[in-house]
Amino acid sequence: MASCDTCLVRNRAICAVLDGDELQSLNKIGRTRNIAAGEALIWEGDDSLLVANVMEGVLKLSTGTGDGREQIVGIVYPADFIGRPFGARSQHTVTALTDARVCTFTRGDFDGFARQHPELEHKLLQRTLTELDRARHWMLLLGRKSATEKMATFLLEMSERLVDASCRATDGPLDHFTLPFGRQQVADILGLTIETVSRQLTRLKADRFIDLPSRRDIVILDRQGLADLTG
Amino acid sequence: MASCDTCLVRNRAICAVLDGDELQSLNKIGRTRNIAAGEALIWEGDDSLLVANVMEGVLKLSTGTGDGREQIVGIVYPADFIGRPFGARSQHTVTALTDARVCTFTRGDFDGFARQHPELEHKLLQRTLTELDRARHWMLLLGRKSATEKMATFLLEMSERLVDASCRATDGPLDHFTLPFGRQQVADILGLTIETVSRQLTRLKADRFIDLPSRRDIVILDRQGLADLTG
DNA sequence: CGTGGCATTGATGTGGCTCAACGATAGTGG
DNA sequence: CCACTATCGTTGAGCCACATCAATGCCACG
Repeated sequence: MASCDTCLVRNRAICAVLDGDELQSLNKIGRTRNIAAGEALIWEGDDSLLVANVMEGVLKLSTGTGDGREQIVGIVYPADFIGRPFGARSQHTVTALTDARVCTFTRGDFDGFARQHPELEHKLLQRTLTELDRARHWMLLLGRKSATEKMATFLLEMSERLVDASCRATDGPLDHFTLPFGRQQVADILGLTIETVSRQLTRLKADRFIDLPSRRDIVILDRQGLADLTG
Repeated sequence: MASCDTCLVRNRAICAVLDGDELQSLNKIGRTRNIAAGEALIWEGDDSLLVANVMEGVLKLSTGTGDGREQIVGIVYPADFIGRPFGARSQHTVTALTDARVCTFTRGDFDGFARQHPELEHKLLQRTLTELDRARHWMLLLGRKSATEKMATFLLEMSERLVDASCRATDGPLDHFTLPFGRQQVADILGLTIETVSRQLTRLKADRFIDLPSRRDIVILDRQGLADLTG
């Protein structure tokens, strides 16, 4: 059974504001669940039956048009919260990019618990406000940036956000990291095609901004140079 | 002095969850402020000194690149909440599109009040979750839709969201409405140029989907036809 | 009756998409 | 361990949607 005592994200997830007793109550209504890479947890348009905390792994939030075009609208890391509490239909699909472990709650259970624990709601509000800032910032990239600017922005953002996901003790951005995405997914994040993503990467490599030791590995050689390309 | 008693959005803004006494306390720390069309209330990167409820008018949230490209990342209507509570820097500029009246609070005052009124925070959380859904949905439009699809989506969305702002008593989407935007602003919402916006509109008019009685007026002639174009 | 700020329209250019082929890598089974 | 195959990524050629550049038109204003 799930135990918050051993939870790796105990101090970073929204549960961090709860004391021992509260945590135990939450523990009772939660269920640990493993998800294989590629497996979906929540589907767009579904009644949002469950919410969850991510303990391990990386997941994507995505929507698509009727004819199969897809846009990734969010990336979820350990300690992040997923799902849509408080009575609304889920607006996007949640899919695991790597094998993942999440701590799930039925929406009803979670809503009830949250209403009785304002501290938890407050934490959730802060997270949601941050996510909203991030989403709006990404709208600038999608609406106004060139392919090169998109790529540079993406690489720098990844080098910052993957810090926690990595095993590094140090702070600060990483100069070497492994993307949890294939090329198609990068394309779906940036609003580009797979070919354009590939060409941009090879060009950035040729120009000595980055190195590409393997399919999913990125080495940042010239961080300032990349920053100058972000637009 | 501001009085919540006569506030037009009393029952729709986040204040709706407050009872008489609470409202009076909130009233004490709030200040009504008039903003002229075109005037900015909050600047990107500023310490977020104030938050506000919109009582009247329409405002935009926007960000831009260093070289002047702009992206509108949100549109704010009466009863909506603006600003970034809880200690973060504001990530976008807030500018009035029409003459507006807002009910402002210093961030510190509001934060304190909110922490003592979980019902208010809950309402704010719900609003923020809805805004996040909306922002993410817009990312699909920016990243993956063609100019025609963008325009059709935009017109239908406006016909729905301007219902409240209009004086109409009826529910349901409007078939005739006045945009609070010029062409440049529509372009900045959709991630297009002003010329493309203009051409798309004239084409939709020529194809009898809409009529354009004046610069900012839109008449929807074929709602289903437009819906078929949204992608 | 100008005058200045939008909006429309046209001509031309180009960044990124499409279509197509090829190459690399990881996984599989002999 | 290696050949085989499926999947993923790269590269190239050509094209098209949208951007850019440049007039011209339309009101609303003084």
